[in-house]
Amino acid sequence: MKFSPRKTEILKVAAHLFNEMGFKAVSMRDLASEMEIKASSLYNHISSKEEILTDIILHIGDEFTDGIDGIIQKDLSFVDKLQQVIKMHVNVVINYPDEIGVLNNDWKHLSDPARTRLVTMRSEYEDKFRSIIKQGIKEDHLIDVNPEIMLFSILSTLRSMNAWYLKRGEDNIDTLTDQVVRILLRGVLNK
Amino acid sequence: MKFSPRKTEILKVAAHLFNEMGFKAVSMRDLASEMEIKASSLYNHISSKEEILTDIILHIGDEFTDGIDGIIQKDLSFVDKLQQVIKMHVNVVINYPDEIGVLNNDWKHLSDPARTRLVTMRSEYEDKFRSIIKQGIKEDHLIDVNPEIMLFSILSTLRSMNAWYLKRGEDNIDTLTDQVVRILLRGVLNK
DNA sequence: AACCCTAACTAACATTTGTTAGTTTAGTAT
DNA sequence: ATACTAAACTAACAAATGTTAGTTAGGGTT
Repeated sequence: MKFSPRKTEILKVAAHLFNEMGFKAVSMRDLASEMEIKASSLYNHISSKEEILTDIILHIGDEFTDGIDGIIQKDLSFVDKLQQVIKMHVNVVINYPDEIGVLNNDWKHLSDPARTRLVTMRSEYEDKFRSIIKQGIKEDHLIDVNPEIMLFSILSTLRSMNAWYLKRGEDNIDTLTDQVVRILLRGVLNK
Repeated sequence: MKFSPRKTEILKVAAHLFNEMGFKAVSMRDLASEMEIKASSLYNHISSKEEILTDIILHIGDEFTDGIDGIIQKDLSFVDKLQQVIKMHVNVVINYPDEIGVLNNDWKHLSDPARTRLVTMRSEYEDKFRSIIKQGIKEDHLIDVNPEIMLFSILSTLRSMNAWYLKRGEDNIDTLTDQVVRILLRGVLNK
């Protein structure tokens, strides 16, 4: 277990509040009140407000890193590889929607050992994603558009799925995933 | 002129700081110091910190509303209409990257007359966009995917272009726009 | 010269903030 | 019974926050 059970609860509630109001807008008293304890009691489990933010964000970073590494090392055709990476990303976003919101909006409030770590993880993730895309273009599986723009377009859709998911409720996650994959890969125009 | 020249300067600097650090993380003293005046002097031009946020965000809301309305009332083929709406959206995002960042991340901190106004504007914008998409599906110009998901995918790419643009610099805005339109409409797979 | 307006200033305010120190309580292991 | 630990509490702190009141300096208009 990475964190004590009580700390895990705190991180969960904090992620929810941070996602709704923003890290800076949530006071330790707000968080404590949601946990039905006093603010100072939180410090039996965490050592600072920022540690909460750090733990929430870096945990998500690990999910993405482990996820993409697991897929890359398998021996897959290009299309399968791209599809699996997209599906993995969707899964993480759907499993941790609040945490993804915090990562998206509040990573700027990390300070330095953690911030650099996060930025590095994100760069490496993008590098791996970009490699796959470049391979696809080279092998003629993908249209010849600037890979940066293609990467950006796919990632921005994936990254903001959490907000959309939280707003619309569950429906059917598998068809959701399939349709997103279909739109991202095949586009929207009927040809 | 909607705002006095001095107030316009303040809004510009504020948008920049808010986008970099988040609304709640920027104090009136931070903003004043960036303007090279004292915090209290700001109140000769604005009446509260929140008014700054409101003015920044609602102005952008107007840009989108006016933009899409101007296109809808023209008599265009479906593909032209969709293309023009996307290009209009890209233009706003590129012209006001900081303000878009503030809209994306800090609209939650609006309070009530303004917040409802913004939410309404955004809903109406999405409704108009969705109508176009539904028409496209009906007339077989678009593939038959859940229009909600299609709308979401297109809008999330468009909405986060500001961050990407700020990070990568200008390059060529027209080819950028064209490539984004191409990816959004035609997808990425080579067929 | 008298007036007004704009836009800056200094000084102070009441609140809210993250955090610490020291204490208490309840449950578990010895 | 005793000791230990986890997890809560009360009380307080210094710092930072948004905002207000009152004042001052300069330029244009009457």
